[in-house]
Amino acid sequence: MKKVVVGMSGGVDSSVAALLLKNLGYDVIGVTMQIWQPETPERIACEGGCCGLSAVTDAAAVAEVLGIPHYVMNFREEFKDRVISYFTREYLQGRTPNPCIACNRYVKWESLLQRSLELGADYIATGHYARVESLPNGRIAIKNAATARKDQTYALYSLTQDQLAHTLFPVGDYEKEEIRRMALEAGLPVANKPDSQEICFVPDGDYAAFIEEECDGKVPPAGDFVDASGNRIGPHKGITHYTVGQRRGLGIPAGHRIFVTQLRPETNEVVLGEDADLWKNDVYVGDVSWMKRDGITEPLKVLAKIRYNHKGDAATLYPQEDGAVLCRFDSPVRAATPGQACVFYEDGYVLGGGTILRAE
RNA sequence: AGGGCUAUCGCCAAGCGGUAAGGCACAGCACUUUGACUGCUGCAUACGCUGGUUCGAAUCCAGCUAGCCCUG
Repeated sequence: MKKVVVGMSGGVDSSVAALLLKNLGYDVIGVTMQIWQPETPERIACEGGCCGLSAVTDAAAVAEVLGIPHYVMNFREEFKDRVISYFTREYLQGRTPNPCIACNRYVKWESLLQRSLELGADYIATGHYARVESLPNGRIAIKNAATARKDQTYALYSLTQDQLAHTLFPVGDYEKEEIRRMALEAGLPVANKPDSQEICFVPDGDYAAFIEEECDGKVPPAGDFVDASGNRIGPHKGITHYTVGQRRGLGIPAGHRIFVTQLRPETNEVVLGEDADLWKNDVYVGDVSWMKRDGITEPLKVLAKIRYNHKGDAATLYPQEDGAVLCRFDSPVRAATPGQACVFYEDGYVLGGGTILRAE
């Protein structure tokens, strides 16, 4: 009997993942990761986030119903090192991080996987909407979830072959509605729990304030909004408050909508411009991970996503000398943002992906 | 201190005697396991001030105040 550790967040998806695996005959162990320490009662009370605090009690309740053991593992150190510090560091440098990807990559598929294997588990499983398949070429790759609407493959592009060999995504074949229905039929207490959202460690959504707290107030100071020509347009609150493509919160009554087109940490300037200025064809991607193939040496047609909620657009990949990849979209894409991930898909499988360096 | 012009929501701006458009900004909500984008809703009992004309004025008249321009 194969043993599998299910990362249980206390949400519907991971709960049903455990349910499905149990019904499939696996020896299921539920594990809830403790990853961040809430500091205020308000935060404890907040239910948002894939890792909210209601996580432990909800997950335990589900495990109880399923009749599986449930443990809580402390990953606060790892989370702080690999997610929170990365998150703040990126913003301080004028980039826009994706903490969920870092959490998956380092906390779930490094720390959790490692400890699970040490426990004698053969696999770890999560409630992600994605599928894992072994391909004829000997590679293992993540395949699009059955329901495009909930597809979460974007956030999992960096998993290695070894990690994938020990990974199960039980809910990837189902629609969200089916998952909720199964939860309901199985009598799981979290069947109607709302979907998670926002950054789990910033429940109030004010990430800029979070960064300031984390850095003890040592954040980039207020500076100037400038136009493409360098003319001063007005004052900004500090570079960490902005991201490329952002419109709201600028406070500049230009008469028409204007957007952040670039962050310049060197000069502490935030460049503002028109929506048209945000559409670019060429996206340079670094720190590339390969999945469906072990790399490319020739240009390759793919479908690429530049953000979590991007359905994907046709593009051609051009390998660069330094290991980076030029992802040239057939049609311009809006606000490709440094720090965000660009994920490549081939025939519905994750080909690979990396971090956006710049767009031109 | 002569002449002229303008004063409407935080910014811009419709209105020209009949009971305050719109855009931007801002706020809330929705969407969303990242940041964004987007969508929806809200946002001047009030038109520089004081009087007057009128059934009725932001719209006409007078004075005042402020700003701008020209002349000195």
